[in-house]
Amino acid sequence: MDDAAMNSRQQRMSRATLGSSPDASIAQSLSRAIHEHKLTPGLKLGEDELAEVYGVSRTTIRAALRTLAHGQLVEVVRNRGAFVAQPSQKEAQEVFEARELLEPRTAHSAALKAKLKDVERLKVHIEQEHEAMHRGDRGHALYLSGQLHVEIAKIAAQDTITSFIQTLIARSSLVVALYWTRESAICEQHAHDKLVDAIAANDADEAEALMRSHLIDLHSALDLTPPKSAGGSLRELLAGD
Amino acid sequence: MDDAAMNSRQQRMSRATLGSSPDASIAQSLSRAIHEHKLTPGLKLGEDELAEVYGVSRTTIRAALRTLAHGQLVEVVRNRGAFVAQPSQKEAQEVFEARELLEPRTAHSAALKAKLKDVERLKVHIEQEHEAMHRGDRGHALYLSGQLHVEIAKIAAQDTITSFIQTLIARSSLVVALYWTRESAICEQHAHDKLVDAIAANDADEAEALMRSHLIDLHSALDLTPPKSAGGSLRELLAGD
DNA sequence: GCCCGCAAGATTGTATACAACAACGTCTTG
DNA sequence: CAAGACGTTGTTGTATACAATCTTGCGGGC
Repeated sequence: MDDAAMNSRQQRMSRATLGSSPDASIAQSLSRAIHEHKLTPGLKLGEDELAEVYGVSRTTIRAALRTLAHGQLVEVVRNRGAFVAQPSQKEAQEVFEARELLEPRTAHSAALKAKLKDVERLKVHIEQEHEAMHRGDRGHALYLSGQLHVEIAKIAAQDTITSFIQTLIARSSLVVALYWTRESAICEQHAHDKLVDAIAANDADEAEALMRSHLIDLHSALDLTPPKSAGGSLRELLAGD
Repeated sequence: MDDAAMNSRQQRMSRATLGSSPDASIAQSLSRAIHEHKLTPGLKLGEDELAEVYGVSRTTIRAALRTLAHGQLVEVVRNRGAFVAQPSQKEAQEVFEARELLEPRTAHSAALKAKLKDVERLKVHIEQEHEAMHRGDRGHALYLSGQLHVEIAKIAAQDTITSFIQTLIARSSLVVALYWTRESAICEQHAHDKLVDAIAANDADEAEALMRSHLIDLHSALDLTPPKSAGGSLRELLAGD
């Protein structure tokens, strides 16, 4: 049963994403799984286990985990292992503050630079997002929803800031997993539609305003006030007894 | 001569920076060397060589190089190795645009939150910077000069943005190494002095304005206009024949 | 009965060994 | 003599083996 399971697993993903660098492919695979909430915050990512799943050695897994750790998607504790990160309320707050600082400005710039080809890609993206939503694949819809923001940043052609936004989107996914209170995410759909329309029309000011209000809306849907425990902070909760 | 050299080297740095994680210490050591322009852009960082210098195995070196690669201080090419990064003019431009977006706002926030203790640390920092400059240790002065910006960001207590700024400062060091045109950096000294004074006085608007003009001043001291070749673009130059 | 210490198991950290790839020089050939 | 093919050498990529550390369950002592 060992070899059969391993082979099928190894075949299943192999190197779907990139032709080179197995560790990069694995990092991306894990990153996506976290984005889609298949791997939830706090989950332990054992090296041996992952090595068996992906059919590579621990060396490769460690490289992938380290990559993710630098992007703050996983937290590695020395001699303890790697866990899917659990941003605190404070960190969650900071992530959205940073987004509110960077993204409206980026949307503005993107609206100015957007070519037809760019707009087409955005619309395809939204289409896939809608489809995933209707299909009931909430995880994938969530992933695409975040990626739309990255795609907009890419249009602005500021690679440095784009990479920052990419990091923030990734962390946002964890924040949503931990602190999201709203039942449905349909509200976002319309926001994204209007945003892309503004970019398509090269209306920079409108795009900036829409992005800002969209982010504020998302931010307000988070429950960041109570210091609720999320698995590892029992000590703090019981400290008052 | 082998063992003697290796031992002395191993002893010399051992783990001066952090008590744990040899790879983190090595990454920091290399990062600092790059900041101080001891390692210049384009330099090859051979794994075996570094392993011997630090007295560890290639495994550890690879982890450190990967960390630096993620911070964009080194570029790793598959099957070719790691090199100190050589940001293009476009990337250099972007780095400073990003700094001009993030840092003034951060300085504003820092000025509002600065406690006496924080200001003290900044002043010590500046003192060291002046001292290094007078001692003629331009590399160390440069390093401290960048770190002052990081320290200011830390006061603003926005860890997410602070880490972005840290990345930008690191890349700025490479940009300066490649495109700096001004002979002396003394002009910065006064800018830093005034900036810290404004923060000490909790004058947020003044701090923000000073930071903005300081960055513009730095930016203007770079030679980013000519598309001069830096080693690998011969093909482009000869494409017109 | 509860708590502290200790040993066994499991997991991560590091080093070493082998495999794969790229760069370079040499040799052959047109 | 120039251009291309091939073997050599050195470097990186990956896997495996061993060492160090943490966790966990058990037993003795207070």
